[in-house]
Amino acid sequence: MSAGNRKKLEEATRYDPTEVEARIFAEWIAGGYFHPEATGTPEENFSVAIPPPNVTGALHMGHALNGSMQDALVRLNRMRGRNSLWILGTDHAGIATQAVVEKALKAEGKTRQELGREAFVERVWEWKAEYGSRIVEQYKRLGASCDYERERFTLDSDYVRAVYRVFKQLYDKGYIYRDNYMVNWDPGSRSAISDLEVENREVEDALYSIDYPVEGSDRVLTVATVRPETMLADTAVAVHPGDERYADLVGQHCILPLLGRRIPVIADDHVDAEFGTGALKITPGHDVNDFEIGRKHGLEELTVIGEDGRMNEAAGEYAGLTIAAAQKAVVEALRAEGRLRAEEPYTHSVPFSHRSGERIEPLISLQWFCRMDELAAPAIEVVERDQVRIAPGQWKRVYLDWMREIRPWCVSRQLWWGHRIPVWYCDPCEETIVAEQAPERCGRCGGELRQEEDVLDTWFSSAIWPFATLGWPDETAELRAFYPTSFLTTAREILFLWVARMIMTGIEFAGDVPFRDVYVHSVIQARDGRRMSKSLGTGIDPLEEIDVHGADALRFGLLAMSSTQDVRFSDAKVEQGRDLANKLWNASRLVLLNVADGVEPAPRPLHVEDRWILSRLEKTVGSVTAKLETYDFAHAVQEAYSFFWRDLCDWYLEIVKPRLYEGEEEVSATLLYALERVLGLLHPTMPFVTEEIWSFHPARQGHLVVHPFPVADEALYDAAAEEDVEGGIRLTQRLRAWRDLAGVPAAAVLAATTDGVEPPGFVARLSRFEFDGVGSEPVASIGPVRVLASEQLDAEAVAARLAKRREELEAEVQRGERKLGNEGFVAKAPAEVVEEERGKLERYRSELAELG
RNA sequence: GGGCGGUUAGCUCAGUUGGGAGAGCACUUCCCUUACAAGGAAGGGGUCACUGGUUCGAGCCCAGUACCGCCCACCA
Repeated sequence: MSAGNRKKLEEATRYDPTEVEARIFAEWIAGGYFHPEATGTPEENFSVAIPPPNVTGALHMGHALNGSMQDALVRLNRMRGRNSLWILGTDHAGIATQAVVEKALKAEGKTRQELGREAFVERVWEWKAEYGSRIVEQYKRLGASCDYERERFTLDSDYVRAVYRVFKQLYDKGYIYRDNYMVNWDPGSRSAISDLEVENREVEDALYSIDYPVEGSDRVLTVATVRPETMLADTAVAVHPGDERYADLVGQHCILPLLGRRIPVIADDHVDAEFGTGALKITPGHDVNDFEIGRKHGLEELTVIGEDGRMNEAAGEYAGLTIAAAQKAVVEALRAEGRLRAEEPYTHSVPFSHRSGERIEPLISLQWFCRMDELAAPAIEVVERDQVRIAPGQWKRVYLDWMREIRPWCVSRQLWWGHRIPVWYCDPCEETIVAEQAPERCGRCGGELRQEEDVLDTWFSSAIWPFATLGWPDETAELRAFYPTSFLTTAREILFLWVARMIMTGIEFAGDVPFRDVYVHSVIQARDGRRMSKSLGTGIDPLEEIDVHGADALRFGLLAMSSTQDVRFSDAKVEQGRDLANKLWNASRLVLLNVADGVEPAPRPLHVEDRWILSRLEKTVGSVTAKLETYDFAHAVQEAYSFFWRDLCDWYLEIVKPRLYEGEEEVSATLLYALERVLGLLHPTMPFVTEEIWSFHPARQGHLVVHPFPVADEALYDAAAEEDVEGGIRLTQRLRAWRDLAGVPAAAVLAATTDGVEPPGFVARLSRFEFDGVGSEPVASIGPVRVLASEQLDAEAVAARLAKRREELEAEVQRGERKLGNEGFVAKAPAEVVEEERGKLERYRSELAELG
């Protein structure tokens, strides 16, 4: 080791991530390790497509967890020598980004309408150029080994080409169509949104009962509604076909209060005769169910609420009012007419826009839709057949259940920022042209063309992410080398929005599933168990955690706390990671500063403890690797932690210190070997600290990031050594505990003998005993050790200690006797279990006998 | 309304095929022993939500109950 390195190691008694991380990351980038060549086959290679974060986004805990998992597997496979590509990019995030820029405009006192479409979109691009790389920089802070040279954006020109190709092909197949249909209208973003972007919330409303007089009779039909203002668009009253109370009224007409319009009484199964009066007002223009019923019965579809969320012309005297004001006015008018029978509080769930947070207004609107049945069928099949494996298992069922009931997807959005739908209209001859590139003129009449104003749902473009990022529709080297990707980690909230759609488009357009494995990870909640959310103020900033504790600490912590169920964010786990990084650093200092010069790392066991640590090391390598491969990250990192801290540091290093200080070559070689393997094993999860320590390792040739990942060497497994050393450890612990309870001063060395069975050599030193038998009468037995009386022993304390031990043993003997006295147990339990129980009882009895 | 998951130490969570309840943090006592005080040693602490059942034996399997959380859903 160079003098400079030696000095650095000697002086730094703590690991300081702040200085290390930026420097190491720059070395990785400079080495080009994250930018694989597009050679080989997908089977030989390893690839992962990052769930593209929003360009407007900042790294949140979900990204950090997701990224830690993906990076662990990408790094593991890269170290195994596989061509490993982690595709990086960002999503244009239509509504979110448009909202951010509109807000900025508002601060300048402008609106997008004033700017006009072209200037506005230009403005969004400027915004993107300035702020859009923020989240990519934040992924670097995490240590994510993405290919930063292949960064993609869903509005890149090549990507747009892929989106248009997909749209056109789906249109040509007849899957994509335009229709007047009921959509979820979001008055906040002034756009339609898909079913998946709607969230239902419990809301307390008033339920109004309104009398609709029956034409030519003095009877009334009383209907219940939470939206009295929509009665202006009522076109029928429905009752259940089997409802005898109203059977004679079906086919007759009601007179709509306030307006005096004649509306028919119809019968439909959808009506629940048990609810309220069993009569339902039908408003096809403003209610999803009523819309369906209306279409079934051929009812007129009236619209009284506009896209601006206000009453429109058709609302007559109510035109221009907000919905709330109109509701109030309608209720007052009904009351005045004596038609309002009741008003009672009513709690029910109401759709809200996931994006703008505003209450959804169901409206009939001319939109583009994509039929899903044909696309879904093969996507169901591949999951049923485990050609795409979804883990944990319950999510496979959730996926299948949803896919089997999939409904048409509204893909158009009334926004400016996004993929403008590649459809052109010719107004004179009413021709509609769908094309991948803008046509010059109308092919039929040669007239001027006008492009569709709407853009596509953001998820339409992310649905093709795994292959569009690799260059599709061109046949690129990247596609050949890296598609299908190897696996996908995701939060369950985008299982339908994104994962399902990628599977459908992958099969349809790229000829194969987009990934073989989907791992649905848990959700990290806020410390108090609430959802982590910006709006609730419950978010925890991963970058702050990195600033304070280091990226490795956060990564370890997140992996350690993740499991199959949702968990609360645990500061303690991040601190555990921080402590582990520090412990790695310090244990490495001990080894690197004290090993004999010129020794090559190699297993060179001399004593039983060497065989023990090598056996434990190799088994840990095998077990941790298996856990990483099966996405059991939490147990993987905790097992590595436990081996390193407990076995290697607490015991092995303490046992071999004297040999190390003497400059023994064998132990030096063994320690360098163990260190090299531990660094490799932990690198996928804690890349920075392991790379930094590796830079001081005498065997270093190149960076750890491409160092071969350790493979468990079964030849070093040694059950006998494990048993011997673990026996010695237990004995040491018992001796120490005895000393503690007997009040022996910590520094005192006690005299003792052993009863023939010599414990491993380290026991005496680590427990501060001398087993040379010099002393007087034995005063206590601890396993094979007879403690001899000496002036350092307080007779009373020893007696008290012995009494306590006797009590413990008597309880154990009783327990054993009770169990073995149970005839059922002896007769039916497996023989080995019974044998084990007998052995234990035997040992307790003999120890008790020794105590007298 | 349907489905899924949870209830284990003070806190956050593990617990493989049913055979003496674990980790990290926190707590108590001792130790600044030249890798690390972000450390070391030794401890205390649990009717595994509740009620039944199966079994020689249940945190684990079965049935039910109570709370908590999530997802899906077109009953006004």
